[in-house]
Amino acid sequence: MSQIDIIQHLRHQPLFQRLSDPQLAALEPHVRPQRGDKGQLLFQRGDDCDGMYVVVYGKVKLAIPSPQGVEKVVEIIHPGQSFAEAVMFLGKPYPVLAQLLEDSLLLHIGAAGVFQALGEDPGFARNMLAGMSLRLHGMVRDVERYSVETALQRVIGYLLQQMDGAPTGGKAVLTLEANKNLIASRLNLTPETFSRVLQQLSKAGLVEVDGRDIALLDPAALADYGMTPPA
Amino acid sequence: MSQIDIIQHLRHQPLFQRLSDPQLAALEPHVRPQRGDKGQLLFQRGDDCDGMYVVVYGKVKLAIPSPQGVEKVVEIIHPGQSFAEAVMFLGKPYPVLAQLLEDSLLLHIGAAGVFQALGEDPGFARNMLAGMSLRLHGMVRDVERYSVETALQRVIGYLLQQMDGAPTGGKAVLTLEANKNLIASRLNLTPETFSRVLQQLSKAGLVEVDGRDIALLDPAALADYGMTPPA
DNA sequence: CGAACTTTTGAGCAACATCAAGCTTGGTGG
DNA sequence: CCACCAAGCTTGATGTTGCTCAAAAGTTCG
Repeated sequence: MSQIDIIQHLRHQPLFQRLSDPQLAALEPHVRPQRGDKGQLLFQRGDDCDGMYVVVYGKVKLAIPSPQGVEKVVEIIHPGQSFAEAVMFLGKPYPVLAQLLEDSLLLHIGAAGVFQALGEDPGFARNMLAGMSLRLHGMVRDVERYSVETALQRVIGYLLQQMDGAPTGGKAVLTLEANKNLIASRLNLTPETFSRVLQQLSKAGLVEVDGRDIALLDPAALADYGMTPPA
Repeated sequence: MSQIDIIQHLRHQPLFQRLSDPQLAALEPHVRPQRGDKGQLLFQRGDDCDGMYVVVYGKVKLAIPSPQGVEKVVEIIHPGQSFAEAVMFLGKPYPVLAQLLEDSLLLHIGAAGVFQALGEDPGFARNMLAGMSLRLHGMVRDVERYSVETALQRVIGYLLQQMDGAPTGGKAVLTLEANKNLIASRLNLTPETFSRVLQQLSKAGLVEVDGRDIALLDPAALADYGMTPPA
C-alpha cells in the first residue's frame, strides 16, 4: 500500500475534497489504511480514541452493547461517511462499539493530522462542521422517533426516508441496507415487532415485501397510514 | 444597546473567547442581542433559520411539538451554551421549537458572521467543533437512555449526571433545572411515572426530595440500584 | 443435505401510559 | 392575614403497546 494510494483515496472522500495537494501530503503521514473482514470489531465501547475513521468501501455498524447481550444499533455508516470525529474532539472513550458489516476498507486519521488540517484550511473545518451537523440532525430525528412515534410510524418513516433519492412518481422499490434484525434494532424494535408491522402494511396493500426488497406501492397513502387511528 | 455591550458579552462566551479584538469587531455587525420574557417563543419547528444563538442569561427549552399537543423536551440550554448551529450549517428549517423558560438575553449571530469567523480563526472552528461534539454525545446518551434503559435507570442516570461538578464524597444535593413536568418530558416519561420513581427511590432511602431540591444520600448505592432486578 | 442463521407466528405479560381525582404550593387581592 | 385560585405534584385504578419466551418455517452456504 503506497503513499499514492492513500492520497488518492482521501481525494475522493467528501470530507477531504477541498484540501490542496500539499495539504493532503501533509495529512498523509497521519493516515493509516485499515482493511477488515465482515464481523471484525474495530473498537469496543470504552476504548480510548486517537483519531477518526472514514469508510472507503464496506459498511460499519455503530451500536451500544446492552447488559443483557442484546445490542442497540445507533447508526450504519456507508462509504464516504466518517465517524468518531466527535469522540476524537472530546478525548473521551468511545460510547459505542464499531463492527464491520462487510469486508471493508477504512482510513484512520490521527487526531494530530485532523487538527493540522483544521488550522490550514477553513474549508476543511466547514466540511467537518457540516458532517457533524448532519449527524446531529439524524440523532434528533432518532430521538423524536423513539420518544413520540409508535412502532408503526417508525417503520413507515424509515421506509419513506430510505426511498428518498428515487423519486419514482407513483411507486418505489428499495432494498434494506442490512438484515431485518439490524434494521429492527436501528428502529428500536424487536425483530418480532418489525416483522408484524411489515406484515400489517403488506395486508393493507401499501407495500410488497420480498426478502430485503420492499416495494412501496403508494408512498402518499403510506405516509398517511398510521397518522390516523382507525377513525 | 451600544456596540461595546455586544462585544463585552461575546468576549465572555466560551465559544468566542479566543477571537481577537479585531475579529470580534468584525463579527459585531452580524450579532443581534435579543431580550425576551419567560414563555416567549423564539422560533417554531419548520421556521427558517439564518443564524445561531448564544444564551447570555436565562434558559431556553428546545422541544418537539407532538401532534396531540404534548411536546417532548429535547434539551434545556443554559447560559454560555449555544444552539441552532447545526441547523444553520445545513440551511434546513428548525426541527424543534425554542421557548424561553425564564426572562433571558440571547445573542443571535448571523450565518455570514459565523462563516467569516471560521475563516479567520482556526481556534473558533475548533471551539465550534468541540461544542457540536459535546451536543452529539449528549444525544447519543439520550438515544441510549430512551432505547435501552428503564424508567428507573433513566431517572437515576439523570440525577447522577446533574450531580457532577459537586464531588461531595458521600452525599450531594442538587436542584432540578426546571419543573418536574419538563424534566419528566426530557427523560421521556410522564410526570406521573417520574413522581412514582422518585418516591420509590425515596422509600429505598437513596434520595430525599424536597420540592425541586433533591439530596442524593448515597450516590454509589444509587448507581447500583436498578442495575439489579430485585434478585 | 444438513447446520446455522434469519424470519415468522403465537400466547402471555410487564412496563409505562392514560384517565381521573385529590392534594400542595405560591402568588394575589380583599 | 387569610381566602382564593391556578399550577404543579401525587396517588390510584385501568388500559395498551410492544416485549419475552417458545417454536416452527424459510434461507444460505459449505
